[in-house]
Amino acid sequence: MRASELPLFTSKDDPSDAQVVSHRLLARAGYIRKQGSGLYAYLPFGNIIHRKIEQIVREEMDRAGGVEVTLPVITPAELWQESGRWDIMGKEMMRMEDRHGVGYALGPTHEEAMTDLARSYLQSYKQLPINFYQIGKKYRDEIRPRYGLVRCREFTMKDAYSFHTTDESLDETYQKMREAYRAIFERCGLKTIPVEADSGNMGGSGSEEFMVASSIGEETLLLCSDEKCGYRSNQEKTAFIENTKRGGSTALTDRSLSAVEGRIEDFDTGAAKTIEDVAKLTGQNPRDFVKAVIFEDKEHIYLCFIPGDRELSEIKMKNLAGATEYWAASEETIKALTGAEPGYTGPVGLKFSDRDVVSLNLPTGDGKKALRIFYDAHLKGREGLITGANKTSFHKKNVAEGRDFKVTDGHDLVNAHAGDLCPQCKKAELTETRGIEVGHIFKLGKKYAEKMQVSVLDQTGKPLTPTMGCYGIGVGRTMATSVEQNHDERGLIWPRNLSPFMVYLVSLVKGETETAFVDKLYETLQARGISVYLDDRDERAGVKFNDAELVGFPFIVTVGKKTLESGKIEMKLRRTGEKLELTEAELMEKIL
RNA sequence: CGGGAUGUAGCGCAGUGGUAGCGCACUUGCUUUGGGAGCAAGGGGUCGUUGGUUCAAAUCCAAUCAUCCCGACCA
Repeated sequence: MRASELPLFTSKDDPSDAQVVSHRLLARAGYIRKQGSGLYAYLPFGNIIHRKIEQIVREEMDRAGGVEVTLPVITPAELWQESGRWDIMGKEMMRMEDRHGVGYALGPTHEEAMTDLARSYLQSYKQLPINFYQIGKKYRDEIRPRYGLVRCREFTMKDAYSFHTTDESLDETYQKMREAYRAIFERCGLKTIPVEADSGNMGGSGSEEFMVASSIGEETLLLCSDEKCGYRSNQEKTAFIENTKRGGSTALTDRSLSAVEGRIEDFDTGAAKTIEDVAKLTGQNPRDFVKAVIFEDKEHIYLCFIPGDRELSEIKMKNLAGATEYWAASEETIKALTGAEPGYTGPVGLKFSDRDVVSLNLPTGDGKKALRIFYDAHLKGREGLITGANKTSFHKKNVAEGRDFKVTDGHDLVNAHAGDLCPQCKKAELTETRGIEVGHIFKLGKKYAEKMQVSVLDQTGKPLTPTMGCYGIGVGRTMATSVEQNHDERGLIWPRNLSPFMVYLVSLVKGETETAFVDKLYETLQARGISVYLDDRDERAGVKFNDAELVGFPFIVTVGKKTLESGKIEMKLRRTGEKLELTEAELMEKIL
């Protein structure tokens, strides 16, 4: 292509709202343009890259036995109601009605739609396993679109859904998808870290995310420092094992409760509510506190007690409680629950027990919410604790678990961090890094197949509910993360497999014979299967060189008066900046 | 939805009450031509929207919309 046919959309200034390098460079180099919050137009070069990523995904999915289909973006509410997600998906799902008042959603994901397709088609175990996939637009009304293509409200996703008669068969496809994903990201020139993940509201068991390490990553990953162990997981999922070498343990390991010293007593802490403040007051370690974290939803109050030096994992809490839309408890709720101002909640002397109904003075509804109390298992056996006294301005000290309150079924409720023990080898410490999720594979199980009544006949003629897997890749996000990993101060640096063109041909010549030389080189390169972008604009050399570096194709070839005289063609490697003077034959060889 | 900020020409920005400006980009001409050229002449804005205060509003006030940043969602 020539610049006269396929124009550049480069700009000298960064858009004022671009925060991250991928957004800044993609916008400045004319690959994308924002049209609204989380909504992006793909300009010609951006469109080519998007298509190339799609093609790589398609090839690897086909190789792994996937079957491509295309589902409507607009999904009937009926299907969501059938699975029970019409309510669960909440505000994130863009909803609409047609002229008859029938409800629809712009598909944020397609489990329901694909399961519906599958049930109409699947009759027999002989048709299984099958792995349907599509590459199409998804819509999510994100709370906060961010970071350009990393977090959009409209984005292209490859989503695949597999159906199986047995867990073994699901596992086989799951492993195939794992391999396909590795191949896809490798071809895209991305270094990914596969990690164990939480399966969110998709339901199901096994789940792995493909992460790209990046400082703008919105995920925290925990990696075992022992490479032989190789444990890697998303913090949402990482089981917390305290490293006793680091924190002094007060756990009752060798002693019985009768040996616990010190009487429990209230003491006045005045305005000091936070653990930090009270710790300063008493000189005790935050670890010796019990932290209370309180959430509520429409029907419940969730009261969680955790070690004072840790933060609650909302994901773990959510999974445990089964809450979908919840929020931090209001001051009124906390007062009704504890009889005290917020900041003084503790497990001892609480008026309510787990599953009690708490009466609240609410403007709507009957004002009653069921209380759920959860304890973090790490509180088990601790003594000498400081807790809220459920009395404004007072805390309790010398609190002992087992004597003053009891952790019945304890749960893992807190986030693991760097320095904690690896849950797999239980020896090495964990390290932390930030990551962007570019792909995710799940074992979904039978949740959707059951709710939507998918059934095939097995060998004996009995109905069987298939088990499912689902596998997603964000196409635009893959593009953005590739830029995050491949750029310099001058602009983009595309890996060969993604670059819109292999060669940026800078023509600095005028005159018929000279132009003919450039045209011939342009033709020759293309005849050898090398894609070339010929900058034939009437611009000065500096403008062309700068644009060539900004748009970031792997090879920048320059033809000017000097090179014509010497018979040597100048080539610059975009990634290294290395400059070469080559004959035409050497040039071809170098590029191919 | 809570907290903070911004909205003025295609892009980046200045403009604290007296009828709107700079740089880049764009158009035309001349010169220049291997790292974002120079000179000259041009075109382009109901200052996000609505209402208010005022003799007078981009500027002050109110509402509203949009965008961005910090916290809760996910590819």
